[in-house]
Amino acid sequence: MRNAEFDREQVLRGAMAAFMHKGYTKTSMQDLTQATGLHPGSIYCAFTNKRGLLIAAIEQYQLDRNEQFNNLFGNGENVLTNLKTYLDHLVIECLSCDSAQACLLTKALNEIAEQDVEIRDIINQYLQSWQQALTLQFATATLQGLLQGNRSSEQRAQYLMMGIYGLRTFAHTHPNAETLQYLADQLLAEVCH
Amino acid sequence: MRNAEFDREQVLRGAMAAFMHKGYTKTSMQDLTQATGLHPGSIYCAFTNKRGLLIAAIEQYQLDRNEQFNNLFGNGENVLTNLKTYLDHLVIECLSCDSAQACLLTKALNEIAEQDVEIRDIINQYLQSWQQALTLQFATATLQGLLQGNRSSEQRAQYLMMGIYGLRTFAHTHPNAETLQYLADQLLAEVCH
DNA sequence: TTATTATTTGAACGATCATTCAAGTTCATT
DNA sequence: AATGAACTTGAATGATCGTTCAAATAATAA
Repeated sequence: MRNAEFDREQVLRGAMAAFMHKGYTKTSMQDLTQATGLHPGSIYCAFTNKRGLLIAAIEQYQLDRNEQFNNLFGNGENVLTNLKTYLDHLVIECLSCDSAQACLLTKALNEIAEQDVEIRDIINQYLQSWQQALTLQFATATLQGLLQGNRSSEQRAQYLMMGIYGLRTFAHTHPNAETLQYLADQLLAEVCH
Repeated sequence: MRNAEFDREQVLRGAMAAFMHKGYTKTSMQDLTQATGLHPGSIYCAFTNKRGLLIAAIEQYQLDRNEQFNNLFGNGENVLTNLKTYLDHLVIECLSCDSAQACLLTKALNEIAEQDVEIRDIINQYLQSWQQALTLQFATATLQGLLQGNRSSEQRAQYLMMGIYGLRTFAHTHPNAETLQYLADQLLAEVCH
């Protein structure tokens, strides 16, 4: 027996960065060997495929995002304050010039979801669990009497997800702090109303 | 002398469909010869490149969308009614199962904008002109006293653009008429408030 | 230590890619 | 009719793609 020498998370984060920068199709195995530090054979041994590496990278992305989410919302502070912080972080991320500004989930969804049902289902599941986490936050806020209006927590979460998707795309055309911050604030106000 | 035999618009609509279905990178020249009915040499003679064909297809897409937009909003009817119709059409388009449900502009923006500054600028210009057309509609509605609140027409247009981008992505994960219609209605209500 | 099993290496493979080009075709002009 | 420029054709090209594999290496189990 023998265990793999490489650090799996480190490898996957390298692959993540490559996929986010160039997109799945345009990222070559040569790019991936550079980004991961692994030779082709090792990649195929560990992940079966270029496609398998993408799936693993997407999973790691979801895990990282999830941890980030839980760190922010698990602090016991006021839910609305946390939501505001969450959107502020999103704006900053959209403004950072590095290619990681895109969400790997939505980027991959746009590029290959139509061609690959299995990957689409995986991504949809992750996005759905993300939405449910938001729903839970709205439910908590509702119990605490922090929200106006009579919309369901699920409806609020759906609207917020839509807004987050839209903000990311909008940022491509208007990489401007004021504009994005205004839109994010407007979105938060609407979703709490 | 001799003129080209093919119908340029027809060729570009074929290319559009191919690019929307598979994405730019995954669409091969073989796909494009099938989709356009042109042989490789003719494509290179008329459009220089695979990339040149994409740029031409994007331009045609913008022209088609623009005509569609003007047909709807040029009827002299109530602006808010037209906006409602516009979003209803969008929901229906998102629900149609064919691959054309994606917007070629945003799809290409997501896939290659980071790698190709020239194409990004072209797409951004088209998206910007689209936003300005919406701004104009809101300005008209404001003059007619149809809008509440004191936001600028540009701010409303920006928010609506963000919502449209988001709705399209959201539709990938929730291809459900009720949900999408609810979000569209909510978006319209918010943008007119 | 020896045997066994897994990982690593990196050159090589066939397939497919975008692109080219020389020959054939067509049409406006003369 | 004859000319010539532009378009069409489609096989061929070199490059690059994802993938494979046999040899080398390393770590565990016996």
